[in-house]
Amino acid sequence: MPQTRHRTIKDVAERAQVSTATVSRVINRTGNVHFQTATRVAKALEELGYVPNAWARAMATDGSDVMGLIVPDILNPFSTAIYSGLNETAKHRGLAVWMVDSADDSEQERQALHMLGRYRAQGIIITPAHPAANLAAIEHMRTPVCLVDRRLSKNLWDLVLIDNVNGARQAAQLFVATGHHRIGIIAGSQDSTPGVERLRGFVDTLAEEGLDMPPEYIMFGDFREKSGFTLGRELLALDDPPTAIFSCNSLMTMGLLQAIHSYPGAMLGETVAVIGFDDIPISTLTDPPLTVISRPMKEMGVQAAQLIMARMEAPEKGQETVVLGPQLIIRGSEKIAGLLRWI
Amino acid sequence: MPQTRHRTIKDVAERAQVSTATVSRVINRTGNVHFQTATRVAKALEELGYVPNAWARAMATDGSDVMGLIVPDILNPFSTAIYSGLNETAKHRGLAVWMVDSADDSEQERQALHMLGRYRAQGIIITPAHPAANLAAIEHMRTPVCLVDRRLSKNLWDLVLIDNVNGARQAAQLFVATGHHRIGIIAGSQDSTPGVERLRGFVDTLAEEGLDMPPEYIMFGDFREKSGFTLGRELLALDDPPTAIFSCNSLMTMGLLQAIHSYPGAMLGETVAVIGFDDIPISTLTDPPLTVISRPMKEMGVQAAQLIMARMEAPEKGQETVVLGPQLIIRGSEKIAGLLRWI
DNA sequence: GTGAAAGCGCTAACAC
DNA sequence: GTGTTAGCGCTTTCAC
Repeated sequence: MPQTRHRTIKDVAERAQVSTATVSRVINRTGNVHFQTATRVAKALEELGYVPNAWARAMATDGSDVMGLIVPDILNPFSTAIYSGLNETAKHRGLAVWMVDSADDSEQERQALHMLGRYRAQGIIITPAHPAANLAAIEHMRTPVCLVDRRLSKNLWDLVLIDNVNGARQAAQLFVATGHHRIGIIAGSQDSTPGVERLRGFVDTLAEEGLDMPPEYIMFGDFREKSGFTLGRELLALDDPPTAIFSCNSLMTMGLLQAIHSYPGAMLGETVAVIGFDDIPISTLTDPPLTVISRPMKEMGVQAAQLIMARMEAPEKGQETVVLGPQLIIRGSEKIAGLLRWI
Repeated sequence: MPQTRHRTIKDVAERAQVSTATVSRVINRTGNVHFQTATRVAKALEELGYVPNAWARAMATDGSDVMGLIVPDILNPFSTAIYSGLNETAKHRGLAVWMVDSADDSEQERQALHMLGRYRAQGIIITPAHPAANLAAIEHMRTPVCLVDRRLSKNLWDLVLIDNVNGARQAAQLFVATGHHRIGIIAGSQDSTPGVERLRGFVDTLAEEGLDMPPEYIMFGDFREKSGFTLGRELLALDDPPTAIFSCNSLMTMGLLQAIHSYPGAMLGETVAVIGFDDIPISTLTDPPLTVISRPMKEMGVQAAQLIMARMEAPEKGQETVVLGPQLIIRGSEKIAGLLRWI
């Protein structure tokens, strides 16, 4: 690493024998500069290895090109998929996305919001950890905010959502159509909208189909792998275990599969069927392969980028909500071998 | 979103009837301020919802608190695991980590380096896309650089590495000890150090054990899932297919497993054994569960953070290399059922 | 077509 | 203890 300091526009100006204003004009292609001066400046820029200072620029123009993204778990592919879509779209507008992990924790989320505030992010995309915990902090952001995947208890911000009810409905209908009668669910946290909606969509649909779920078939998890495992085992251990289980997110599905795999006498596709919410890398590797409700995750990032960029241009326009549809991917795990006999 | 502008230190000063210097002192707890003035300032700070401007501060102090991380694939858990370790460690020093994706592409990597340069990152941790492509750009960085997982063709920077040779060696030895004679490998890109080292460690060890690998057992992949799949099928299609395959990274292992799964007559643990480099979520779900060479990924991030923070304090100290040891996790997939008969 | 100078928000001497 | 002031690196009037 060279020990020289960063070059400034002033260094360049001196070397090119012009004023700093002219250098600035050359760099930003703003205003007219004589061809010869321009090349002289360009040469100096090059020779000194000038790298513009983004902060100084932002200070002078009162606007950064930072876009903030706050995710509940950076290790979850869902987060990086959103980042991916967001980043690609934002890049076209010269914006750089800064992703921060809240660890699904309100306190860390608060810190993340502050950090992005300090850096004067031009917009913030967030999957809130809690529907109300940081309401005030978000409300006081001096910048557009767009919520992804989860609502807040106030409906003040642009929103990109998945139709969870519809997704759960499709899962329920497929189980019924396949011939299952004893159907269980491993639900997610009931203080998050997706958790509530997926459960409701599933239970309501079964009710419409004339199947009332006994309470012991409804397990309340927390969207973590561990709870999928534990609750999966509890379901399998029932005197009269369900023949089909709907797992409300991918981590819990992983846990559930482990539970089935390790439980004496239980076997995927033989004694128990599974549909999971969210596609996972292993879904084609299980036997039978996993039927899932899949979300267009990257597209959610793209939509969020568009909503927030639209709002950057028209801060006062009405709140918008984009709801994307989930897609049922049938691969086989919704069935079990002996099912037809029992109908 | 409130339409008011961000409050400045000047707004606060006016409201608290003090000078901006005093406000600054209160905010940064530098210098002495009378208790009463301090509370008056604190009150104004609170009432105005003041949020410090990180750029202005950085400009005045000539030092940001941004630490850059450039990863080859943000969707790869390896990247986020490194981020995780890095972030936790950096946070203690008041540094915020900004992760940027290079898509393992030299041009995008160049852009990422420039971006972090413009934002005056205090340090850059990078897994370079190519051993030489951006050498000049990295050399001209005015900030400490630390390489993770891959070397560059010049040895000028701090380094956090995994002992790939040793990892591959352990895999080879386990295969031999298990009784395999026909052993294949799906190698990674040969223009990356890990790709070369893992192949060499594996081949050399087998040679030491008196097992020379026929050329058709050595497949050259590119670290992507697709190549694991394709090359896996090619290995299985050989007249005399290997009974054991070493896959050089997790994505190719996923592909390989798919290949085995879908190939007529092939079966994990029955006709073919597998060891993979890097642990993956599904490793306990396959049947038999997957034996892998595991890397302490998060620890690599921690080490990188420490190296770079040490260098921030002593830019001139000698180059340091940290080599972390991989760990063999034996779960069963290194064996096949009929093997003992053939010894 | 080009330069001088003010100002963005903040910190850090330096006075008092 | 507190205020005044000179920058930090850049953009942007406003002159010429």
